[in-house]
Amino acid sequence: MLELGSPNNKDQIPARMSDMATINSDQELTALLHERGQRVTPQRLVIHRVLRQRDRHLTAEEVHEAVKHDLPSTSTPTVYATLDLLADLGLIRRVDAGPGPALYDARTEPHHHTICRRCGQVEDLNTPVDFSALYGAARTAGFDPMQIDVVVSGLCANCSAERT
Amino acid sequence: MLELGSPNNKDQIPARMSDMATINSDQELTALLHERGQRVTPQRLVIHRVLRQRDRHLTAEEVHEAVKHDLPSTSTPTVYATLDLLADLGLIRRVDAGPGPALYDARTEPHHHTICRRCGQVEDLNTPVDFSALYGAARTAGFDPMQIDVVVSGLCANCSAERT
DNA sequence: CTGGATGCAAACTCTTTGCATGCAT
DNA sequence: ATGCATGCAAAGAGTTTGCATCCAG
Repeated sequence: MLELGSPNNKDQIPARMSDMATINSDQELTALLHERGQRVTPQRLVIHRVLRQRDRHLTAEEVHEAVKHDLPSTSTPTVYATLDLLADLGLIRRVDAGPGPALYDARTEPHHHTICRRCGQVEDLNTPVDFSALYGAARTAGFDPMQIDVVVSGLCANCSAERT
Repeated sequence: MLELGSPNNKDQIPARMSDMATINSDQELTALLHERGQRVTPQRLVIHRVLRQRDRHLTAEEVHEAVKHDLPSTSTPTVYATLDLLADLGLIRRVDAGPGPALYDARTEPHHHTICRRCGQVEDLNTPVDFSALYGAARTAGFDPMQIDVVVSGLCANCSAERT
């Protein structure tokens, strides 16, 4: 326990920042998986399709529910493994926004998130932010940055109003 | 299950951004807890002291271990409840950096974090970033921002080297 | 004294593992 | 044919809950 740090010790090579790709069809996904030496399975296609078709951020469990509609035998470990794979390949983003389950998002273009501390609601923020100094500082420290995640936490409009 | 969003449904009123305070002694913490109508207990003092005295980010379990040295009977739920309380009061920061346990940090002044995707190591980045546009966008959406967390994920110097 | 804080044990949520089978290449 | 992906069941990590006792105000 407390094995400090083994969040991703698969031998999967994570995506470079430049690998971030927006996928809009099963064909594109198929091509990309092949390019990266990954197998194309019905589960992978359906899971990515679910994320493309929904416009909100989904938990692994929500993905699982939706996927079972098309592919009823799909298992929980497959959903997690596939979400991990797609995130490592840069084809989806994993959003860690505080307590509770991780969220997954097919929008790979840079954007940020707000999370409400009371109700947990997560929303997108599309405002661009200049991170060049931050990337520079990371690289100076020998760190090879792949992705940057910004979470603005606070109170959403509803919860803010309820609080008087 | 999947009760979408109840990360913090205590009636604790979260800190305003301006409430962020750097505490350097038990006296200061005592005064601040009193000011905010909170009780001062030995557990709360020791838990905050542990976070002040260590220079890295600590998990709840690491805090618990350290606290037991001074206050052997301290329980796990108390550690979690106290870390939550201190974070809600703006006296410590909770850092959610991907999978694995949450980290807690006595440094409340704005700073950012890098997390290595392979080994999970978390480090500080002190480079300032201009978030005014982001805050503006959040407020325009009716969101009341309290804190902003930036996580740069990628490969740390060691893991980057090992990968060839 | 009185309500919030604590300790204990157990439950709960989210995610991963081990192993046998199946299917993409 | 080969070996990675899948499904199943079970275990694991991290955190929370319920309830009785305790102590700060």
